[in-house]
Amino acid sequence: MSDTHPDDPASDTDHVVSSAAYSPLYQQIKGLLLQGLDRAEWKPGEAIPSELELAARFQVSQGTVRKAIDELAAENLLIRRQGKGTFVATHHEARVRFRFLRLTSDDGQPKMTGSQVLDCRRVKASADIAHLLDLRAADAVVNLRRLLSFEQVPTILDDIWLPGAMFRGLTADSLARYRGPLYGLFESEFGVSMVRAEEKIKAVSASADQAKLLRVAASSPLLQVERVSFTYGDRPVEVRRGLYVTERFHYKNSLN
Amino acid sequence: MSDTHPDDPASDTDHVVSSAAYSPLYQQIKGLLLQGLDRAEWKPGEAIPSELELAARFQVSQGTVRKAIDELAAENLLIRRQGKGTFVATHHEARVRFRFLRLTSDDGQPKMTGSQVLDCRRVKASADIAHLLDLRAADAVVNLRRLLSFEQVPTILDDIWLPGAMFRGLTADSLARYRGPLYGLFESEFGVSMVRAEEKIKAVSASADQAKLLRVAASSPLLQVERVSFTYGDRPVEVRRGLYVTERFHYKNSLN
DNA sequence: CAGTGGTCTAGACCACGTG
DNA sequence: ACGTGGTCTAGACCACTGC
Repeated sequence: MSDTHPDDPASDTDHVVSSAAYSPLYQQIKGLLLQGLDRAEWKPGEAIPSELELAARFQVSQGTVRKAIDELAAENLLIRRQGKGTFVATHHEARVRFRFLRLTSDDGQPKMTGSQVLDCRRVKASADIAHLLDLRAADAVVNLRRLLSFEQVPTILDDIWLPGAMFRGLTADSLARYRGPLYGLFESEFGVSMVRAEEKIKAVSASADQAKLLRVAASSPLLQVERVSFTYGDRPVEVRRGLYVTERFHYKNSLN
Repeated sequence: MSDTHPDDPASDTDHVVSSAAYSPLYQQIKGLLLQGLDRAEWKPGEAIPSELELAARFQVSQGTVRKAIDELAAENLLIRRQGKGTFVATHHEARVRFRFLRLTSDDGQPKMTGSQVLDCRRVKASADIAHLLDLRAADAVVNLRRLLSFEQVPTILDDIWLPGAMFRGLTADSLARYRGPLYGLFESEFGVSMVRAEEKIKAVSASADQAKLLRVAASSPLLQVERVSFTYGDRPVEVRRGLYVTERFHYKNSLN
């Protein structure tokens, strides 16, 4: 970064970086901050150094650091709090819990949630799961199945795959003891921050098994949501296939 | 706005605006730009004045105008083009056509689309539609039904309601003659820019009628997408209930 | 070459949170 | 009172576009 930065802004017009692979200073700073986040230099929920401190460290102006942080804040990787500092986003805070869950009750009232783990075991990845997770076929993955309920009504049946290497001590037991969002657990127990996700949604008919678990009639229409979640650097770390009962709930989305 | 702006930035510390309803200068500029867009001072596809010109007009620095435009660009109301200017977003350009359509083919290939208008007539608004459109019950609305096909395969059945007062000469005839996205027509013929939308998605079973039109088996699972679209100032101007066949297509969404 | 948006800096002051 | 992020300004230079 320093090779594109004039040490004295008034003294040189002869740096020749422009043509090949030019990248603005603030993008380079953003990259450095991303590295810091990725290697957990600052952990979720913690504050990163102040803008002035970062500016001094990277030898740029506060404005440049500011712009880098602005972008990271827009992507929800950082959260700015006036008067307090800038914090690493976390899945633990009330404000952002279930940040990725778009299912909302039709009446708009928040509901009590409960999670029941049906199954959790280590298996060899199928070809399609391996591909989505950027693994080799037959690499170890953790397969987790669970049922989420709202006000005791079973509503979401999730089938989840995680890279085995990344989630070593994850067992049905450790899951049963944990309260709160799964992504919070991943964050604090395995140091994996879910940062972004892509979903593909279809309407499907419930199979007999699925209908039984979700307590709906066989071949009822269900929302099928296939999610791939990513950490820093767009590395995929979770595949999740969810089946949602949408009789009294809906998937909410905003288009811009 | 000028009453919160120090004419000479070094000369006054006595302006007393702070406490009551403080709003940053750039937000006020943003508001003024929004007004200009709303009253069609600059039309979709056209360029707005340059940053320096706007700065002079509003008596603020270029940086302040810049920040206002930045936000409008982030909301997709404006589009910046380096070296050319800043343009009002439009639904006509190839880049942003079907900006609000999230349905994608499973194989990722773009498909030929065709639209068939089934019905278009003026009716009294039902209570729920009137409520969603901020109208009085029984106000006039245009009700439009159509079938969208991809590669000749019927895939989306849309039922659309529009405020009657806003869409006077809209008829099945004028629709049949038009090629391109509906929102493009609304924009150029009726001066209504769709800027944002909210969708609620459920899985439902096809009724006999719906199944016939979409050429699927009766009670097949369908994606039901209820959309409310807004213009400038968050004024609702369209309600749309779509039924999507998701056998070879899916609804694509990104979570941040 | 002129005009547009894009980057970068430096410095002043404001609003907010905490001690 | 102090430190944090938030706003605002002024000015320089860079990158892209079109004449």
